[in-house]
Amino acid sequence: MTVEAILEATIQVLLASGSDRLNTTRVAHRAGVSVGTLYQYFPNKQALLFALVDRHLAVLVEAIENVCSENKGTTADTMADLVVKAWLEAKNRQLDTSRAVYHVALELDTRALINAATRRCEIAITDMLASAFDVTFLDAEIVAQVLLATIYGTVRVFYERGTPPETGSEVEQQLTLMCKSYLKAARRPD
Amino acid sequence: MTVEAILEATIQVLLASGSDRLNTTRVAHRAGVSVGTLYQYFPNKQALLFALVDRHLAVLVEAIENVCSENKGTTADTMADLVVKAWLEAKNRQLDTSRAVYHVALELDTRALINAATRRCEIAITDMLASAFDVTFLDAEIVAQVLLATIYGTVRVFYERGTPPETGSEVEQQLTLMCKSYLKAARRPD
Amino acid sequence: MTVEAILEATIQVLLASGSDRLNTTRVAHRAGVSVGTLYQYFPNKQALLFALVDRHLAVLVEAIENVCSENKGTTADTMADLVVKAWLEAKNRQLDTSRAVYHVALELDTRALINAATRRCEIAITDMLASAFDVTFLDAEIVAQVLLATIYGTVRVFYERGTPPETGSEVEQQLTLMCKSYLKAARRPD
Amino acid sequence: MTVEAILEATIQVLLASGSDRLNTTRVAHRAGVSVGTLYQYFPNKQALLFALVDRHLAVLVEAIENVCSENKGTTADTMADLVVKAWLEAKNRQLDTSRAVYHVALELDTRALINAATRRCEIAITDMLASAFDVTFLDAEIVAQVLLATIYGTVRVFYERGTPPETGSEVEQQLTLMCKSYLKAARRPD
DNA sequence: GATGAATGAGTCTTCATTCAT
DNA sequence: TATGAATGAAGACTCATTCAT
Repeated sequence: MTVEAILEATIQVLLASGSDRLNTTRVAHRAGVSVGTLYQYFPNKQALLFALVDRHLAVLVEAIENVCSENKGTTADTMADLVVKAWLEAKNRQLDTSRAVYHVALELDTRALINAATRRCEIAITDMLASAFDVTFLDAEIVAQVLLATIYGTVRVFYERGTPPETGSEVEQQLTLMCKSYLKAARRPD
Repeated sequence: MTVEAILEATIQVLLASGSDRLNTTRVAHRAGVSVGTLYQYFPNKQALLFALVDRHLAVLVEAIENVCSENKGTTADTMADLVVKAWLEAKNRQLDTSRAVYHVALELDTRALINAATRRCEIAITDMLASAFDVTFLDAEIVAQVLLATIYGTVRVFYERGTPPETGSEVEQQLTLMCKSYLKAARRPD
Repeated sequence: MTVEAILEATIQVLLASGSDRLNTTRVAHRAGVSVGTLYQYFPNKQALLFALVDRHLAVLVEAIENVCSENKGTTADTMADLVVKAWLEAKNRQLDTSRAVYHVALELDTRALINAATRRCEIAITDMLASAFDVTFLDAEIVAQVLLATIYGTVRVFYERGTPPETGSEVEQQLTLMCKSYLKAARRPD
Repeated sequence: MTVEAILEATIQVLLASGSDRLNTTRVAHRAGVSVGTLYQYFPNKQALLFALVDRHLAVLVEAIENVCSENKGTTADTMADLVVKAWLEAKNRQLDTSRAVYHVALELDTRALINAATRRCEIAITDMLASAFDVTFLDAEIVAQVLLATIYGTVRVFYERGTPPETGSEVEQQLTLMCKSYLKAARRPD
């Protein structure tokens, strides 16, 4: 579809030329359409980036929501394990997009999108944590929030550094370790 | 000094108008000088942003290097505690800059700066960790790297959300808890 | 009919959005047809506006021609009275069109239309004036020309001001007074 | 001055190419400057046209205000005579501008300008009429309003027709005749 | 006839940078 | 050194028009 081609072209231009070289003409050209066509599907440049980020976040949120709903009642260790894994997998499944999105100037409007996505993830994680078989948390909410921020923030650092952590990588192991130990440490004292 | 005024003006413009409204004329005007003068101190716009980020990173690196060199031979707990504290303190000491810098499109050239700063911090942390009184690490290097990425990445998430974590805040406590438990978990098994 | 719907839509768009927001797509959409269809009835945008102005002028010309032919041989007073009345009535009978047409950029090509319409009106008025029962004019032609210009120009001023003069309004009375007294003053001295 | 050159260039472009060919690049080029320079003096294209119309109206208003204040206490005939003369003279003194301005799409914002200018003229004329030596008016206000609308509207018609009435022309004589007779007819009956 | 997606030339506007004073 | 007017390339966006279905 044309919309798909344009979004894909946006990613390609972003990766090939960087965000400062990203202009609607170039994107349209790369997508094999004219600028006019691009503007028939996206009201403005911002909306294009918006759609890109939105699509990217949707995959991540879905991954987290799925893994969380499927693993209620398991142990904290399992949860930490699987959330990290799911996040990295979802990122790597859309590797190009992931890298491209970091190039995008994350402006005001994008923040709203990110906040919404973040919120959904936090809720999913909170629910899962609250159902843990082996531990209970005084404030599952805050633990989920920090956990997500850690995974999100840390992974991003490596992506920005140009070294996206692969599945099974040393970084994944360490990150998993960090999350596991945090959950253990954050549990309500017996 | 003029340079100082210009950098300060850049921050103000960034905070007041956002990165897309940032242009040299506006910065110069806000700094109370002419564009020509700005270009007498900075060869181009990029250099201006460069200097801003550089200054910001320098404070952070120095804070980390200081706290690390001053706390060699202490316990892992102390180290985690103090590194998190030092980071947040350094960020908050330059709160405006911290927030402004996130508005700047972090492009290619900035990456070099960040990598250099990151490297220095990693080395400092690695050295400190290696000197820990109570634990030893199989690979202090990777632990330092992940620790730093976590602190850097997590704190940034909260900054971007518009809620920079204050000293003594719940987030700081949780982040500290995370780092402490990670160091404990990452130590070489006896 | 489709043509009618399109012309009507043009007026609506003009009144609702102004001439700078007038584009063929919007007109077609408002008319409930596709752009393609619009272009099946009008070779280009210019022709559309052309038709609109033409239709509007036709009503005015007809009104003037009718009133003039029907009132040959009457007095100058009656003539002035009825011409002003006919003009305002014809304008108000197509109030929306009248207002919309002023929004249209009256360009070169429209001038030809207006000149033609003007000419026909002038001839009609000249003929009527020449047949006046009570007065004779040295140059009925020029008197007709000035009379028409006055009515046309003055009424337009009030339309543009957003206050189209209604039938029986103060402005109509004054305008009639003006025309009557002019005809009296312009007559050949006995 | 640069501003002057740009305004002059705008008129030239308007006269040479019409309002639909009027674009900022062309104006700047004709003025012998770059587009950037144009935008250093006018925030946008609208403002440029605004300034043009404003300047044009100012001359007209001033002419009317002067002639009115200088001829208080004279006869209605003199007043009609001189107001028409002053208007035509002011128009012809800026002949090119007068013709160019008619090419400009007179949009919403321009209306405010015109209304303001109209108001000032109406007040000046009202004051003069009220001071007439030989006649008194029941409602000098409305008479002034209609008188101005007539002069303004009628003259415009001839300008648009491409035949701006020169001083001493047949049209001027007829228009003067019309105004004189109107003032006589509109006076309070003895 | 009707449709409406696609086109791309043309416009406005911004802004980093220069240079004469 | 400081100034700030001038530059013009570059980018976002519009819209009349076409044409394959």
